[in-house]
Amino acid sequence: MSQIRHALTVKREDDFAKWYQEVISAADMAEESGVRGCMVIKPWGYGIWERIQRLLDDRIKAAGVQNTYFPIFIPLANFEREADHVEGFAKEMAVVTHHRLIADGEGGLIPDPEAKLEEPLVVRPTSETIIGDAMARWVQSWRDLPLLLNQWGNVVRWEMRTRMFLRTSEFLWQEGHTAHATPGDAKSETERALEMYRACAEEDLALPVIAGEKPENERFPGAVETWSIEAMMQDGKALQAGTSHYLGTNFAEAAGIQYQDREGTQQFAHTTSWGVSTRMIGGVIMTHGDDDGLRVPPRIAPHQIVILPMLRDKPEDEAVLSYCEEVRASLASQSAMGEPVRVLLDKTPGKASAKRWDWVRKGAPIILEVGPRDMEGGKVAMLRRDALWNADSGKPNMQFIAREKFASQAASLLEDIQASLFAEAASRRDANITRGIKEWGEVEAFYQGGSKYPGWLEVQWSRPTGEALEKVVEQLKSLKLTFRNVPRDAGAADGACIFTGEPAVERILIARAY
RNA sequence: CGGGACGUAGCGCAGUCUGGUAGCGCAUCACACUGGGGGUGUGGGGGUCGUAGGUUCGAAUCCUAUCGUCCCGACCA
Repeated sequence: MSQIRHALTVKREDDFAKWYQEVISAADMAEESGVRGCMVIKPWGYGIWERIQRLLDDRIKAAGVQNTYFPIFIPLANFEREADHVEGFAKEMAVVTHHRLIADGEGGLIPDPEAKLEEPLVVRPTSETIIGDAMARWVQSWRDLPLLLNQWGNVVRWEMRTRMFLRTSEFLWQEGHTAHATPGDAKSETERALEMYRACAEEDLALPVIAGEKPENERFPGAVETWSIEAMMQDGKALQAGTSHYLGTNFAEAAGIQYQDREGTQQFAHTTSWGVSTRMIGGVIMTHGDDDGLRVPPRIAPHQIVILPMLRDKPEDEAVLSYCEEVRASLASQSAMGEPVRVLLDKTPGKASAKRWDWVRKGAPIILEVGPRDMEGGKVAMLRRDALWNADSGKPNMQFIAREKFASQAASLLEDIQASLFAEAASRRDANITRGIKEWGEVEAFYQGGSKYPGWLEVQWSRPTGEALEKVVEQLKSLKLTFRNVPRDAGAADGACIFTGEPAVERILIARAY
């Protein structure tokens, strides 16, 4: 019996946190920048983000939302208008106080005391306030509504503890901001955005998610309702992968977003905001990664098929290369999942067998290796990243296929890989949500039971608020647990609240979380 | 921000306690042999030891400060 020699040095089950970091460096996705909490996103990581951007941007535009760009610097006063918003963000703000540097006389530079800003600018942690200002100018009449805007950009939040992709001080995201005439319209938009995120996560990133409403204590500062999609990582922890907020008139009142209705009366608009970020990439890693590195779902893979020619510094190399080029061209002319197939002929120097492992770690969905004898036989040697190993031999499960046959199957193979990554994650997720817990004692037993990756619980509760809720949150915290959301499609409650014993009103998910 | 650990070649580490020519493995480069799959051999290249001060004849090693990273906690849209 052969021993499989994995491409990574750390296994998931040995040290999940260390494994996560190794995937990022081994797949060459990102690296530390030397600036606290900030990372350099390298081509493979950024390429994945560009794919997510492209696919999500299409969905955003299909909903009639238009892209805009607002400044990264926001006047401090904007933040002071909405009390909860201030409260929520004040502690993690980067603040610009000077506009010039001056020599300190010791060879260094310091902010010029003469160049102090009268009003400090904050680096945006989110753009509700500055977009709200614009909306107040742009909205006059009911005819101006709904106003549907989106922005792709970066934001900064001075986090205490950072982890690459999952929580960085600076991150890339998309933030939608909309204004509507009625609460109903705004809530519909909140739901639409949430559903858009669900579809993007599940169909594009192959991340099974649970869409639902956040409880009061998990709301966005200033929001009336916060909804999220929650994904389960391989260690059983939850990752909030996207949020959508119904803001009521809170921000409209703070910024003065008012319109005249058909009767000529001044009304406050109802606004929403919704966003997903580069955090999703962390979710892809922790959902689809394995002990050989990343596995990128084909829809978001910068290269779906990588062709590695086996070159030997001999005259016959040229023929192999042109054969590979023919294979590349025939694949690139095809479509898979509604887009041209993305194929890379990797001509970088080096042995194909060694380069293979780089692409395995990066997680290219299909790797083709082509040597002189493949060429003679009109074949290609194919590896599926999602089914890398032959369990019997302990070696990579290389399949030799006639090139025409592979070409005719390529699109459906990619679809198949996309589907199987989703199915694998979905069945793991489903197997790790436990229902039917009736008492708090069972919750304690469940999470103290020694299971390394205990997963989630769905429990019934009476939705306490205020102090009663705080008490429950503290109770959860003692087990490092948090509320995730009240799933949109969870069944109706039919029992007692596990916290208060009162009749339950809904079902809510409990988990450890990133 | 509190507690702990750490920073030495691209990656992983030893050396630090007890100051005295900066090392090992992998990777990389050259050449040769290989050639249906992470090959072998021989020979090279690469580091002002995170940064800045200090102590000393001499500092990776001792002291101080600072920046960054990881783990635990607090915080977290």
